[in-house]
Amino acid sequence: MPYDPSAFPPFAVTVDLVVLTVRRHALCALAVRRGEPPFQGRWALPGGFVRADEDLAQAAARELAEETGLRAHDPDAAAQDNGAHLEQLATYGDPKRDPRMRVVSVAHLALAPDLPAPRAGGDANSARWAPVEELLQRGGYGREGELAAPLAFDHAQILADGVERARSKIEYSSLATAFCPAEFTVGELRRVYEAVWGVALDPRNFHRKVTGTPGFLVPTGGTTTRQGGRPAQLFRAGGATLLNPPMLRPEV
Amino acid sequence: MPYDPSAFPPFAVTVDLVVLTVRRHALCALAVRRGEPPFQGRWALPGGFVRADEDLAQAAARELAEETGLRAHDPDAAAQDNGAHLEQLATYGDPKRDPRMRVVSVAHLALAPDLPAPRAGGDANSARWAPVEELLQRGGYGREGELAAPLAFDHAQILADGVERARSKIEYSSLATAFCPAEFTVGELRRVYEAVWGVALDPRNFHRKVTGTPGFLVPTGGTTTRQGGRPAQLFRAGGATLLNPPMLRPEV
DNA sequence: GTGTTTATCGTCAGGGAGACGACTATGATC
DNA sequence: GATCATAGTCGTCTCCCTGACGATAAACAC
Repeated sequence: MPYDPSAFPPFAVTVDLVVLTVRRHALCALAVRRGEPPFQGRWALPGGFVRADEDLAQAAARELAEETGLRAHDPDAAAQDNGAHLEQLATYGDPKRDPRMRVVSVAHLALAPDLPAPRAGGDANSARWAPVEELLQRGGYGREGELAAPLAFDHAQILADGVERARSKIEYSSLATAFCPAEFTVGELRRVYEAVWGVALDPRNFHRKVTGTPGFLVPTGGTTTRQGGRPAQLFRAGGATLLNPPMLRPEV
Repeated sequence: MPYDPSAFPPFAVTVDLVVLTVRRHALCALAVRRGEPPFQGRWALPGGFVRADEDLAQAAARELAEETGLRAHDPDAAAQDNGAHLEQLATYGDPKRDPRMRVVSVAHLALAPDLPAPRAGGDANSARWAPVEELLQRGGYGREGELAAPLAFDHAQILADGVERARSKIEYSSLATAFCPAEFTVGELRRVYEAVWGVALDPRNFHRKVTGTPGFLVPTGGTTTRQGGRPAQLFRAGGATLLNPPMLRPEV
């Protein structure tokens, strides 16, 4: 059977981004306000069409840079080069997920340290960091007291999947360091875990665990008191990517 | 900015399947021989175009049924209803992955019990179960002594990703039971782990672990001697999907 | 100096896993 | 039928990790 271009239906392919960070002790995601129908005025995940000559990862990295200014660093690259962690999350292709046409969206997950402020084309009102709880609760009230409408399209599902991926992945990998600046303290790393999991961890056991796992943390020699209290050692992320044994998420 | 259909390039979207099973103590994958260019005559993963009104999971389930006769059971459904486990794996969209046109492939992973024989349109010569080692080694010799050509397209990468997903997922989930028939013994389940991981496990510790994990196995009351030796208890898969603490894969 | 905050070290008990001995119940072989 | 090989199942022992939590250290605020 020869190649027949009419044998398959055409699709639009987009990348959508779940960009997570930890701000003020809460797990936050980047949301942009839609300026056009459908779902005009509603919040959505950042994203856009994949270009004709672009790989999926390239498209995701481009969108990430456009929305946040962050460079994505290669997953295989060495430690923290001030870029964000970027990985493919899942693909969503329900025939009715976009009322305009058949769109398949390849969602990606990005983890970034706390950033100054979103810059979405200069329009400060069209992009924001919002706590994921707020974005996922339906019909509740957001930070400014406005009724929190659900995210556009199936983006609430995508966000939920991204959050769950992040929550489980920091268990058995050193990925939590992607939420931290280049140098950080054990306490700062612990607060990342606490924010992502929404639990309180014992500082002493956490300290023992992370400093006792070879390759997880590398001391830089410096100290800081930016959290108040006794000065804490500064660390960089070590080369290890897999944690064995894993960091255990407390039950319930 | 109004909706402009010419604003995005058209893609073809396919699903490719990594169908894994355990045969003769080896992890095997389903491969089909390509009957047309490109890569004519080479082995490839089964797959096909997503139809215009089809969800991605539906398309994957349809392809799985066409190639193997297996019904995919819903991931949220209860235990072993004689269907195969099916989940989305990852999406591959390199612009050059298909020389004909821009194709994005949403790969899925299926785990099935040992099946009689592939039935690919009745042509026994065009589909087979092959050990994943054989399919992944490049330039080696296959079972019949023929030179094993690499899989078509980027299917070697997809297969490798699927195998790695399966290997890691049976660690912390009860998914290994998807490789077993509806009723199975502890020894049969152990041989699944051994085949997937390529290691030997201590039968006594394994028995203690799986029978001691609540919800993993449910005794049916029957016994069997189909493996020889002392009769073994028969079990069905329990309702538990997550194993906590996980089954530990021995380090190298 | 006193209190507060955060960091860091230590101790102790309990659970799980690896190593491995011992016993049991089949079929195969002599 | 005795013996052997094969699998399955139960126990024991030790080590390591974890959770719970006491104690000390070093900064800042007053």
